[in-house]
Amino acid sequence: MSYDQTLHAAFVGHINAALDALETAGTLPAGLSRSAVAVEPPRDPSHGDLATNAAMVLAKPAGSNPRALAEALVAELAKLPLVEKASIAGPGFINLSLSRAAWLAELAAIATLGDDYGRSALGGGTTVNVEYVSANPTGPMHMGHCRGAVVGDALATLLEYAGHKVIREYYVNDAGAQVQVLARSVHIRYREALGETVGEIPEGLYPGDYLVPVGQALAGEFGDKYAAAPESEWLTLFRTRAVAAMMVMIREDLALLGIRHDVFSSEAELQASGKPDEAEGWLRAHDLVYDGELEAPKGKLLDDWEPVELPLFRSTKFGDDQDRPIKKSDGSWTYFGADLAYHFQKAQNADALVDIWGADHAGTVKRIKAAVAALTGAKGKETPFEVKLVQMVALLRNGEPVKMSKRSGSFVTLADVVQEVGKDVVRFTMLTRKPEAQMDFDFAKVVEASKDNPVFYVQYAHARIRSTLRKGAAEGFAPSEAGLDLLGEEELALVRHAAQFPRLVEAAAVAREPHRIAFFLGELAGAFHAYWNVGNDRPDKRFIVAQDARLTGARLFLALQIGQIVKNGLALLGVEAVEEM
RNA sequence: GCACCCGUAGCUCAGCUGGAUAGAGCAUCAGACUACGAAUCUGAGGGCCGGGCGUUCGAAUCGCUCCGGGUGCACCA
Repeated sequence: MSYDQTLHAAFVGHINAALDALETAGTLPAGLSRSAVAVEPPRDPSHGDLATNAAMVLAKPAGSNPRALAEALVAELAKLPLVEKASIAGPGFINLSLSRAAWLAELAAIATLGDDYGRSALGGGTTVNVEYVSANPTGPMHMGHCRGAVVGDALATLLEYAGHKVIREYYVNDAGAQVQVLARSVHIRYREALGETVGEIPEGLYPGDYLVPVGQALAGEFGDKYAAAPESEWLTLFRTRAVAAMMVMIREDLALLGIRHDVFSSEAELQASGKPDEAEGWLRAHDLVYDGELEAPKGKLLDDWEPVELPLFRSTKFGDDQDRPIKKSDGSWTYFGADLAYHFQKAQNADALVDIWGADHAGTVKRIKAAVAALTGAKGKETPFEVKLVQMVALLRNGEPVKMSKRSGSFVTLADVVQEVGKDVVRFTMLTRKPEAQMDFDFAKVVEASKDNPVFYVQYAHARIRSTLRKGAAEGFAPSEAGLDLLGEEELALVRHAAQFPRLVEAAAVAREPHRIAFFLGELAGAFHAYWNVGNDRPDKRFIVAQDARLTGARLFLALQIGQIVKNGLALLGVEAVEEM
């Protein structure tokens, strides 16, 4: 059995085959697009196990009416051995009730596929480049970077699981003004390391003492060679060394979250390689870059505003509000000018691009999308490109905002938070909200051991399952398929729930929304705990029924597979499935 | 002024590329609780899905418009 033959996938195939049969019979015109045909479980379980809107969607283009089409389709589908009942409901829904055997077979399929149950071939091996984090290399990671890091990483894993090749990429902004400031800040620490009294770090430079060791290393290597030298002699060197040191630190911080990128792309190298110049040349040749006057900023008055002529990219041609400069008046590249070339470079090695950005960069989405459309569209096929905006996280402690001061450099670092609450808690919590919604992160609440805390609740479900299996083993019971026929309606409901996982993976991957996995796990855990609680009052509903080895084996088998799904889902989120709490 | 995001139960949020009677947790109310892991459980009430118009067999979902909140608007990244 291969992973694309789960129950749901099989029925998508069955319904397509039924439609083919109708085409052959002449009931349905050939060649209609089936992209709108959905196969999904009905919201109301009393309607059956699966429903399809095929008749409603195809009736119009077929020039038929939904009812007639549905009847023909039902006649086909009723022939399937696993279909117990096929009926027409409402405006033309087709509801299918599947036999017990279908769900028991699916339960067995989970066991067979194990970690691969849910894996999909949907992506068809196409390559998606996911760029995330890309924090400025000017200091350690702080909580402002955390959500994008987790969302990007979980998305990358999800896309892999859904059949894509994934490139996890980090763009190192090592060419702009920020890293020059970094270099100057390091120079002060360098002089300090040489014994000079530097006093307070001047306003506008980075005061954090994480730069102290960088200064010390430079002092050790170069002595006082650059202590009194003019900036032009040391700036590039110090910048390079400082950025390298910062990147080591950032990688360590990311590793704490279990994040590792495949590719780190340097903006400085990109510029040195002439890529932005190439892009500019091409764009000029196609009249997409011209020398023009920058519009005055709207909505706020600037005293020192002066009209200036700059090379502008015609982003308005692609839906932006105004044309954007690709170079500054001193001739150097703007961030956008380089970024545009960078995205073109990424597009050459991938079939689709995804960027994860902080919401504070929302204003620049249009221009970069315009640039990708311009640069990749000219070759006939525009590279699909999405920017996912991640909203800021408010840090709280028992409901009180955690104070942070940027000026003093006292921000809450990612490392501190991971150390306090743990990697799994940070990762899961960041995925319990859709990314574009703001969220609170309360140190007290995220570690709470209660039902209100989804992190705990999901892990507890897994731990409880493992614990039950251990207990069963201690009493001489092992999971077994032998007695699966003994499972009742409540147990099958659990199987139906868990069996949604493959479908959910695909939907989440297509939507690029890993948080859906987290919500699914919360619901599955809830269903499991609810089933468990039935056993509190009714010993015959417990997993371990000492006097009935066959039933116990079957129940433990069920538990084992539910645990497998929880584990698979957690793996997508990068969260460990624990054996005990 | 413009752009983007958000607006769903008292609160925090889901709602699966438009589907059948809009869901969950918390809070509230009424009950249960000597335990395979009670790190609780069962049930109830609670909604013009911000308003309006439109597209559609069908709208919380798509389009237009208004209202309300957030964010961003030179060569900064």
